[in-house]
Formats: sequence, C-alpha cells, structure tokens
Amino acid sequence: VSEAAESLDIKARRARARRGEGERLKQEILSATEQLLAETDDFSKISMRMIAERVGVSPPAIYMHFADKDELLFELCEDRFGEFRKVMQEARSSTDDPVGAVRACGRAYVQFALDHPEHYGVLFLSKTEFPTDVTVEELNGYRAFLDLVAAVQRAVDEGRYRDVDPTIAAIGLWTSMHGLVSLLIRAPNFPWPELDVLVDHVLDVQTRGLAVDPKDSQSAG
Amino acid sequence: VSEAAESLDIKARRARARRGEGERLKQEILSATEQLLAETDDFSKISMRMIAERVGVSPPAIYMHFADKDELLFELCEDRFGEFRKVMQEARSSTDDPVGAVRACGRAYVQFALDHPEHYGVLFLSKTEFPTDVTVEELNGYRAFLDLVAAVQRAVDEGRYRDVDPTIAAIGLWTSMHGLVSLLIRAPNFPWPELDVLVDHVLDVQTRGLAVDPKDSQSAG
DNA sequence: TGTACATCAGTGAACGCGCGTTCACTGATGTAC
DNA sequence: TGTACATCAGTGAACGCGCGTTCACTGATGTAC
Repeated sequence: VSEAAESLDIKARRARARRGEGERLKQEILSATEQLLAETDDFSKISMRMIAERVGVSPPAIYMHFADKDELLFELCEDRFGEFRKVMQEARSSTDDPVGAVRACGRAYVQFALDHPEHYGVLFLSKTEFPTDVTVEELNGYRAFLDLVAAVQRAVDEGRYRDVDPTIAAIGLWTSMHGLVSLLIRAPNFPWPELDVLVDHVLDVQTRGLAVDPKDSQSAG
Repeated sequence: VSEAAESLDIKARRARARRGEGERLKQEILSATEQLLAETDDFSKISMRMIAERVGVSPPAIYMHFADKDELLFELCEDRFGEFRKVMQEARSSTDDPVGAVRACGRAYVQFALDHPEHYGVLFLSKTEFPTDVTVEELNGYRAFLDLVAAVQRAVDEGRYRDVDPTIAAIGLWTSMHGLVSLLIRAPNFPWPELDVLVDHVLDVQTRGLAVDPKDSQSAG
C-alpha cells in the first residue's frame, strides 16, 4: 500500500512549515488522528507511525508537538469535549421550557454520539488516565456536566421536576443516555428496535421519573 | 521479574496432564485469563504469553485448546454470561413482587459489575466480534436479556407497569444500569456521590417512569 | 510379564511484524553585520 | 547588496521490545501382542 502510494506519488510529502508556523503541524496531527479514529474507532490501534504517514511527515516530527502518545490523546479529548459542550448548549437554548431543554439535550447527546462514534469513544469509552497536574474541575467534560446540573436545577426551581438533588438527577440523565449509545455502538449485533422509539422511551422514563409526584402537584401549584 | 521467579523456583512448571485430561488445561487457561483480567481489566493488553506463563505452560500449549486469541475471549464471554444470567435469575426469584423483582435485578446487576469489573468489561465494554456461525439467539447474554423481558412482561400483565412494549422497557432498564456502572468503572476520577444514593435514584426513576399513569390507575383497577 | 509402538500433551526456538521512542543529522529560512 | 551564522522544522535509521502464531520435536503414557 505505502509502496504503491510512493511510486505513484499519491501522497505528496507535506510542505515544511515556515518559521513560527510550527503550530500548523500540530493541528494537522490532531485532525489526522481524528480521521483515523473515524476509520478504526479505537485509539490503541492507531500508531504514531500511522498518524505521521497520514499527515505526510516522519514519525519523530510528532514529538516536536506532543511529549508522547498519551498527551496527544489528552489534547484531542479536550478539543472534543469543548465541541461537545457547545453542541449541548445549543440544544438546550433551542427552547425556554426547562423540561424541553433537558429532553433536547438528551436527543442531541445521542445524535452527537452516533454521528461521531470515534469522538464519543475517546470521550467516554476509553479509560483515560489524565496528567496528574490537571484537576477534574478544569476539564471541558466536567464543565459540560455542570451545565447539565444547572439545567436540572432550573427545572426543579420552576416546579417542573420534583425536589431531587440536581447533581444526582443529572448523573441519572447522563448515565441513561450514555448507557444507550454505548451499547448501540459496542453491541451492533444486538437486535435493536428502531432508534427513535428507543430514545423516546428513555427520555419519557426520565421525564416521568423526575416529574413532580401527583399527590404533591396541587400543594406545589 | 520472570528471572527472579525462575531462579527462586517460585513458579513451578505445571504438571503435565494425563491422557484424556486435556480438558483440565483448558479450564486452567480460562481461569488464568480471568485472573489477568482482574489485574489489568483490558483483554487487548493481555498476551497469550502472559496467560501461558500464569498457567505454567508454554505459549503454543494454548493452541491445543483454542484456535486463536479471539476464540479464547469468546469462550470466556460465554462462561461469564452464563454466570451472569444465573446471578440475575437468583436476584429476581428473591421476591414475588414483579416490580421488586426488577429492582432486585438492577441492584444485582450493579453489584455484579462492580464486584467483577473485569468480567463486566469483557461482557459489555469491549467490542466483541463473534464468530459468524454463532447467532445472537444462542448466546447466553441474549438469553439473560430475554429473561429480563419476561420479568417486565409480568409486571405489565399484573398491571404494575403501564402498557409499554416489554422489549423496549427492558432495553431501557438494561441501558440505564449499564450506563451507570460503565461510567463508574471507566471514569473513576469523576467526583461520584455515594453509590447507594445513585443506584436508588436510577431505580426510582425507572420505577416511576414505568408506573401506570395516575389518570389511568383507577380505570385499570 | 515384557516389549514394540502409537498416541498425546505438551516444548523450544523461531518467523515476521509493528510498536513507541531516541538520536544524530540536515537543509531551508531568517538575521546580523 | 552580500555573506556568515544561528535557528528551526523537520528527517532517516535505529534502539529494544513484545506480540500472535507456526513448526518440528520430545518424552511420558497407555496399549496390543
């Protein structure tokens, strides 16, 4: 394969960056890694050599921008979590109804995961050992979670959800959506029913499960 | 490490099986693989050489009992799913109440997963490519799922759950428990609240979400 | 009871491979005088 | 405007390693006569 590519000059070697433009290669490495993830969906099966070849650069060139393979994964994760957070924010802002906002968020979560299974895998399916000098609070992923807690809090404040701990309820929402998509991705051989039916059911159960108790609904109103 | 073991004779070479006792080694291989999974929790990081060393046998000996590494994983999975199914059955049979049975099942699911994260990982977290000649219906894992569908059906029949599709509801139950434990296992750095509180919440939401509608409860009774 | 032989449960060495990473280097680019 | 030089973005070859698997074999065990 690589022989053919060489002899046919299919993959031209990338033009070398000018001074001060080293950052360009860094971005190219990150996006090449994503491309490869899109194809194999497993970071551990992607080698530094494969990434280098995709970029059109020699393997050691990667080490000018990343200390090692783990650091590359970590930066990729942070970028993806930033994007993920934005998508969730947009979904929530599509409506003023706090319960509807949470539902929209759930739908967008599933959409994001199935549209980008490779991203999703990096974010939630691999066991990530993060650098010890990074605390969980400064991670984009954790910030996205706090956004969800706030959305739940709003629904509680407006009397739409019963008086649950918003952190617990947010974890419940998160884990239920995660469970669905991770099994959809990881167990493709399972005889799944239609996706929309499934997502609707999961969101229905969450909505009903978090709704105010019938007996309390009058005293609360 | 292995040098020290050799020179100190810590790990004696396993006694050779007598004729017709070849099956013994097969079981030893399976249980050694489980031991290793308990330590690393990642099948792809466990090599045939490591398994052979743990058993006290040479690497090629494994190929007398398994065609290749994938077949070893598959047999391990089937054994574990069989055990898993039994645990779920026992949990359900602890009560006559159909809703209680489903709840007990959910609790036992979390317990099983956290007690044996390595098993759980093999069952639900790795992308398993099964041999093409095996159909999903004959897998122990699928049978365990059908048991859950039946339990849900019972709760619907007895008027305890609203009139949901039992397959869809069972998938909802399954995915919500899976989401919880898989994130507990895979994101240990997340600031999780107390486990019992979490499990209670998830089961509460499922129970409330599947309960009969208040407005229908009188006409149904 | 004794012996030749088939069987079976393994062994030991090697295969070719791809991996992450390091090291000494190169050669175009920009800068100082 | 011309040239010596420092810098910077890379390169090419190699390191040592562990992997899954294969192959020719060995030697104890059981069996037939």
